[in-house]
Amino acid sequence: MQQLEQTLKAALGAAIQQVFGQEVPASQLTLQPTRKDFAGQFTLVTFPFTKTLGKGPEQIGQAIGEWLVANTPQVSGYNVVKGFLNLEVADAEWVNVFGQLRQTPAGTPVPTGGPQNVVVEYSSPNTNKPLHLGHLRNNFLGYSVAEILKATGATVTKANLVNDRGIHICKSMLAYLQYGQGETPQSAGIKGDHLAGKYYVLFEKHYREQVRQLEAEGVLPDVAKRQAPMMLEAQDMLRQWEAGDEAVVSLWRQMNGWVYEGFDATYKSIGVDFDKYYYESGTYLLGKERVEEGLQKGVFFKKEDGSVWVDLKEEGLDEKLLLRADGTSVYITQDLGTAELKYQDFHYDLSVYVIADEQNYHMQVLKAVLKKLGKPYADAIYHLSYGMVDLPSGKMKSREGTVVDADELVREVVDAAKAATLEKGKTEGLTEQEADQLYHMLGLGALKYYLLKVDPKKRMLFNPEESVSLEGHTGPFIQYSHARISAIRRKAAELGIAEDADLTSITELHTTERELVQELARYAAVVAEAARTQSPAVVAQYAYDVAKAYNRVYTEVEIFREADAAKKAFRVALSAQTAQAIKASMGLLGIQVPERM
RNA sequence: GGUUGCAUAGCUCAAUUGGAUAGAGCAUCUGACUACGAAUCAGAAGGUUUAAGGUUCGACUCCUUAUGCGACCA
Repeated sequence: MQQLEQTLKAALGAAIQQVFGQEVPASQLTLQPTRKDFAGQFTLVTFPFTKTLGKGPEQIGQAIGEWLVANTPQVSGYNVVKGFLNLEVADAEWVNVFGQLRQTPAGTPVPTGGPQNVVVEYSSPNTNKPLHLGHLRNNFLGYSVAEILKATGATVTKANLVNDRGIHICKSMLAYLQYGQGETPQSAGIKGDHLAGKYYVLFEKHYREQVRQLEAEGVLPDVAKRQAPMMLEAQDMLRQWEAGDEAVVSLWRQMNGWVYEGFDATYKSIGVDFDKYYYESGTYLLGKERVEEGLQKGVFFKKEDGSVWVDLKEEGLDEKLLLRADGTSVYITQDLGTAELKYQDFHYDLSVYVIADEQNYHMQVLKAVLKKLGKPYADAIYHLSYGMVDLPSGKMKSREGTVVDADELVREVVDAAKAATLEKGKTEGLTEQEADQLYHMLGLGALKYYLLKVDPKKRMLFNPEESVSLEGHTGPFIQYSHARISAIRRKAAELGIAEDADLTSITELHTTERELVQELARYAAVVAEAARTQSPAVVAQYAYDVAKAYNRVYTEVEIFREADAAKKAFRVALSAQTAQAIKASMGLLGIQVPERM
């Protein structure tokens, strides 16, 4: 397709040169797909040329169209509507495009000239709670963006920065010491991350009770919040941790260990993975060194109380705290350390942070601070800022208990897929284990597609019923289309019809076939676009368009009942390429596709 | 208070980055299985793109202002 477009653009340039005697830079010759209601496949907008060529838009279109039909074999016809010149490309040429497509099927790397060495950091959980719906959007986005960048030929490292230290985990630890009675994930029969979450909730409950009591005794609300005994104890515990207190550190190790087991199970279940783990407990000290470096270089300053700040007013930001007066670190301190470590490890030319848009300011600060420090890698940092997920009832709030748990949600979508498959699936012959894998594949396909089809930058609404839907613009619709094609290919194999059909005798196509070929030919452009904008939504839309186009072919033309053997073989080949495009693009989303369902 | 993002069919989302009559899905209504898989396909209906100005051959897209919702910084 790119070749065809190049040819057409060159021809357009030549046409203008010949007819009007003027040079038009190739960059101004942009072709766009012709709208469905008009004949043709490529459209040139002629309005922009009226000034330089001194003619009306229709006249220009007519003249160029006429010249092209006469002089360019690929152009079989044209029509002009106002300032739009629609070019019709002969079916034989589209068959040609299909032939080229088979040489580099969907899934072969698409070089774009973009970054070659990339780190994508995503997931990045806190260790005091299990993962929830918001993390799922993050995980699916991060995994998918990494795969998309890989598809452009880049070397990509998936990194997970675990927030394993700080006051939050101390809260869970404290509540566990007070109420846990030696409970373990094994003894309680719950996943480790959920166990830690249970004690975090317990902490909050008892802490709030203490605050309420203090307030009842006449203490002012902010003071009560700061001076409630449990809060003081948690802070004390954090200091002990920083001091390396053995009992505290060993409890910390134990509870985090449980949490990691739980996370691993969830990651495995949702099909995401990491090449490298970072732990904030291992980077915050390095961050403190960077702060010291900034002080020495004179780009940071110390206030009277001993706290360290950076002035970012010139960058349009504000003054920002980098180290507390007592010398303990804040979020940004450890982020400075992690950024440094990542660069030492990978020397990336692009470092993506998949983080919700509530941290836009924080990420601007991080980048600005690294620039102040003169770090060469500052410019390579890119914040993939995604919108938060809302529920029909509004925002997710842990205090109101409206947080959607990831493990539970996965269970629900898999159950829904199972119920639907038992009702209308074609799964006879599958072992029980294969069937379970299928339900998992379909349930997760529904969930992932639902979360990925929306532009990452935009806030989105999570509707539980729609997320398990299998019809319309959904993952299972696309998975179904693949399973359907698989059935075709099985039958073709039985009949001994090869998938590498000879195309020489194919000179005309059904409209739906031509449209499908056009879709298939877009794959490389779609991958490039998705990589450029770091948007899996682009790929999601493409997979849907391909499936939709195939389903139209499927109802409009016959495959095995076709009398013409060459056409029959062509349609089998077309089916095989479609399956490949669906599998490859869904793969970029982290969604698997079944052979039957 | 300061900074910033968003607003498109009843609902959830698109719109090739300034191009034609703004497109899909869900929901509603109507058709298509004795067939290669109906988790499908075809069709109907649904819009003053929050409002008012501006820029130009052309604006959902860019610029003002207003309204509403959100986030962040104290």
